[in-house]
Amino acid sequence: MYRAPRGTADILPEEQRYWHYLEAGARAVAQRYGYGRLETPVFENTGLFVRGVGQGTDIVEKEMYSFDDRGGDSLTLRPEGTAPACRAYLEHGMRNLPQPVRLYYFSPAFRYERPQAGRFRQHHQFGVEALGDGDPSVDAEVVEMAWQLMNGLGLTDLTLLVNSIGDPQCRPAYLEHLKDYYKPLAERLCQDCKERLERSPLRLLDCKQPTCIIMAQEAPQTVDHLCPECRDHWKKLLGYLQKLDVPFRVEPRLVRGLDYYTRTVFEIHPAEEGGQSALCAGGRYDGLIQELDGPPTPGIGFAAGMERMVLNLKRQEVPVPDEYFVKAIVAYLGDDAKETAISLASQLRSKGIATILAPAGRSLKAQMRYANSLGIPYALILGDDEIKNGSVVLRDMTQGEQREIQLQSIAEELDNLITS
RNA sequence: GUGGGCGUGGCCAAGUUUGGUCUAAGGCGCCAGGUUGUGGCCCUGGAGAUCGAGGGUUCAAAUCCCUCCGCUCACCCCA
Repeated sequence: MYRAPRGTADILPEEQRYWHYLEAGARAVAQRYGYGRLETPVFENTGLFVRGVGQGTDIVEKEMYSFDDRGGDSLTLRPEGTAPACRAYLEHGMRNLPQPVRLYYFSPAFRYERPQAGRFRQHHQFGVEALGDGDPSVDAEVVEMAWQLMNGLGLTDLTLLVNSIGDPQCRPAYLEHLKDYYKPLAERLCQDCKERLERSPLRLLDCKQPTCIIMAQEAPQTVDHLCPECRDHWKKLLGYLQKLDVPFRVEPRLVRGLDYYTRTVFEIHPAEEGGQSALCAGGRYDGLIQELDGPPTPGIGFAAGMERMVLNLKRQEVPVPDEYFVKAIVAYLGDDAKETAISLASQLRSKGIATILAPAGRSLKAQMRYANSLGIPYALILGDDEIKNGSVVLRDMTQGEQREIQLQSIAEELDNLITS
């Protein structure tokens, strides 16, 4: 028997209410902030990610679903949403639109990882990108939007972490400081961190090993080594967030695994601690569009993991509207009644009343049982007597009462009952 | 890629330590019936499992051993 591929999941009808709830909430936030929806293909040319996300990153090195198509082009299932959004920005000349260009998207993302709680090989992201304006007020807008999204969904006990990791102006000098700090301590670092020391020293800061954590706490912090421009940007962002009453926490050890980030980085975490708990992560990437052969163009955005949000909606027992929508079932006895039942069901649907026909070949008792177990509020019953009278029995399943109604007025009658 | 836990009908699950009484308990769900055209409670019956797969040990394996596969949690990394 075939099963869904490892790390993927079917989203079954009974789960859909969570997804609809999230989509509605996210779309509402996006629209309120003036973001327009963007949809990009599930696959892109591999080079887009190699250059955009960065040669040395884990995503590019070992997590991409890449393949050659029949024409020999190397394509990759989108591992993240920012590079494609920037590609679309360039491809469609969006720099000729009023800046910044504000975009949002819902899209699946694919990474070849070992699945675990809250981590999948196919997951879904709600993402937002503001391109073409480097002002810190845009950072504040995007951070606030992420915060509003989570709160609007009813999620509570969240922590918003922010940091600045500088830019190409100041980061090299900072990294030297960092290495100088760590070199004498190298012996005590964990194996992974020893390797990181040369390759990506920033990552030393968020190692989870206890001894590494202690050393990281004493390490020089990015925010203390920003160039004047980055410092100014950072200070202004913090000021705006305070004005907006967005409750953030500066986390000097917050860094990023993707190469394109500059200055602002942020994440939102639920209270439940766990390995991969970030509900949402984002940051500024002023170098990315240039890296993709575009003109120097600032950008900032975030991506929120839909599966993780669903997980937390359930954990926190956030009330999510039930959306079972079938209002009526047509039950019947005998072949004559069956024909009338089929057309009655059709007629009700055309009036906008969600209706199903009871399964064939079952006793009335079984049909009623069926209606009950599906929670259908109204049952319409057709038998020989009703056919003779040109009527139908309307049974209110919640009240347990029923009455006979003329066939031609049943749609109107039902409609009144449902809308009242 | 590394490490831990687990794998019995659609779901939950007893049994695996002490191999035979397991032609595999029970619950949920599903289907039918409890008299003639009616649900929700209750009762009865039914369908549904090569006990993850393959190999081995044994007179005998769901139960022991090996290999593989899958699920899951953690590391790594990330949404």
